Amino acid sequence: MARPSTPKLSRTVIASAALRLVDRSGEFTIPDLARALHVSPSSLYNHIGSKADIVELMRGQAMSAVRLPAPPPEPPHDAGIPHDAGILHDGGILHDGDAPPAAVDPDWRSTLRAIAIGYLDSYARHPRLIPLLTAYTVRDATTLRVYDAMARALAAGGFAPAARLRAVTILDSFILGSALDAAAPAVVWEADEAASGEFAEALAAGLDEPDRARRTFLEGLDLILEGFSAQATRADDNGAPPRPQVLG
Amino acid sequence: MARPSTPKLSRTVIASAALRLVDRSGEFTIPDLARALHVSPSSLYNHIGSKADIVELMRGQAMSAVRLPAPPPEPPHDAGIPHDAGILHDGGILHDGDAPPAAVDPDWRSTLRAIAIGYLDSYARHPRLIPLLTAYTVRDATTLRVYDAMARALAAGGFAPAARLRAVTILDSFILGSALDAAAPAVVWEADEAASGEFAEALAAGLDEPDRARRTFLEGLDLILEGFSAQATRADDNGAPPRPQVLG
DNA sequence: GTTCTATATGAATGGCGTTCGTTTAGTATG
DNA sequence: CATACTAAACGAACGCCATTCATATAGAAC
Repeated sequence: MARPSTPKLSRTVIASAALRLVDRSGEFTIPDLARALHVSPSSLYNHIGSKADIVELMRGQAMSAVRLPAPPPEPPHDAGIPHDAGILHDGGILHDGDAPPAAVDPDWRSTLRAIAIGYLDSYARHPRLIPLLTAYTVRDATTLRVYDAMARALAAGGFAPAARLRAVTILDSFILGSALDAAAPAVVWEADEAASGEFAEALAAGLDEPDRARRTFLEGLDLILEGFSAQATRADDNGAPPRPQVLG
Repeated sequence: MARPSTPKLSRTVIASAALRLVDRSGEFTIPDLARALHVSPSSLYNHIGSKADIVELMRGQAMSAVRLPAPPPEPPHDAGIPHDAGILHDGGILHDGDAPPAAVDPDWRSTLRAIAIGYLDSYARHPRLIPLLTAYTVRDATTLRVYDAMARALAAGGFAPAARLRAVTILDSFILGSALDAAAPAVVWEADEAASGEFAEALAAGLDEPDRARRTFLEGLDLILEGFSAQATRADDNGAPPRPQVLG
C-alpha cells in the first residue's frame, strides 16, 4: 500500500486517462482522474507539478499525432560538412526583401495542404480538449515541429522569412479557429431562434450537411492556399529568379 | 446594511467590473469581483445565476462594441406591407443551387471587410477575455447580430444560402483564431529556442514588427475575401444573371 | 546491510462557487 | 395608514477542488 513493485503511474498514462475523461465529458478534475486510475489524488503529484501540467501533456499527446510529410533532417553537429538533404541550406540569414531561395519542392502547396489537414485532424480527434488548450496559452515543442514543417514548405515555395511567419500565422489562426468551430456543438446555433433573414436562411440551408465543419475548413484552406500561390507568383514577377509553379 | 436605498449592483456594473478584472489579470473569481464592487460575494447572486452567466455578459458587452455598417431593418410585424429598405427581401427561401438574388450592394466586399475588422477589434480590445469565451461555448444574441450582417453582405454578393453559411464560418474561424493568436503573448514564441531552420529564421525576421498580429490578420482577411470574389465571379459565369463587381 | 530515492497514501489546508436564512428598503394593495 | 410583497443586501455554511505534508515502503546504489 506504500510503494508498489511496479509503478502504477507515469506521465503518459496520466495524460491518456485525462484525455479520455476530456473526450467524454469536456472537463476533468484531479479526483476524477485519480478515480479513473485507481489511485489517490495526491499520488498524481509525484509525477506532475500541477493540473496545468496535465493539460500540457495532453497537448503534446494530441499534437504528436500530426503526421508530417518529411521528417526534419538532423542538423549536422559537426559544422563544415554539407549534408546532401534535398532541402536548401545556405547557412546564412535571409532578410525580407532579399531574393527568396531556390524552390526545391515544386509541390509545396500540396505539402502545406497536407500539413494543415493533419494539424486540424489531430485537433478534431479531441474536440473537447481545444477550449482547455486555449485557456493555457503555451506552445510546446511538438507544436513547434508543425510550424517548422510549414515554414519549410513555404521556403520551398519561395517565401522570404518574414512572409513565412505571416503565412504560418494565417494558417495557424485559421486552423485553430476551425477547430474551435468544430468543437462548438451545432445545437447552440440552432437554439438561437432569434436569427433572422439572411443568416437564418443560411443556417437552414447548410446546417444539416454531414461533415459540415470539415468541408468548410477545406474550402477555406484552399482559398488561403490559392492566395499564397498568387503571392508567390507575384513575388516572382518582381525579379526573383525561381518560378514555383502555380495551379489555378 | 440590508437593502440599500439605491441598488449597488446591476448586471451591467457586474459585467464591467468583471471585464476590468479579466483585462488586468486574465481571470476573475467571485470573491475578487465582490471585493472590486465592495459587496459580499453572495450579493452577486441576486443578479446573476452563475459564474458562466457573467462570462456571457462579458461576451455581450464585448460584442456590442462591434460597429455594423447597416443596422438591420426592423422586420415588419404586420406582414404584407413591403418595406422600402435597400436590401432585397423576397420573402421566399432560396435553396442552394438556385440562382442567387440580384446584388444590391456592389461593394459587398468592403462591407464584409469592415465587419470582419470591427469584429476582430472588439475581441482585440479584451485579449485576455478570449480564452474564457472559448471555454464556455455559447453564442449570444449580440454575436448573432454580427453573423447576420455578414450574411447580408454575402447575399448582396450573390452567395446562395449554403455558400453563405460556409463563408461566414470561414470568416468567423479565421477571426477567432487570429484573436487567439493576438492574445497569446509573443514571449512564448521567443521562449522556444528549440525552433530550428526555416521557422526560426521566420521568427527572427518578423517577430519584432510592430502591430504584427493585426497586419497579419489583414493580409489573411484580404486573401480570403479575394477568394470569395473569385467564387462569386465563377458562380456568375455559370449562368446567373447578376454580376457583382470583383476587384483584382 | 545501510542509505538513498522513487512512489503511493491519508490527512489537512485554503480557496472557490453556490445556497440559504435573515434583514430591511421600497412598492403595491387594501 | 396598515399590510403584504418584492428586491437587494448580508453572513454563515456546504461541498468540492487543487495542492501540500508527513508517513510508509519497495527497490537501487554503495
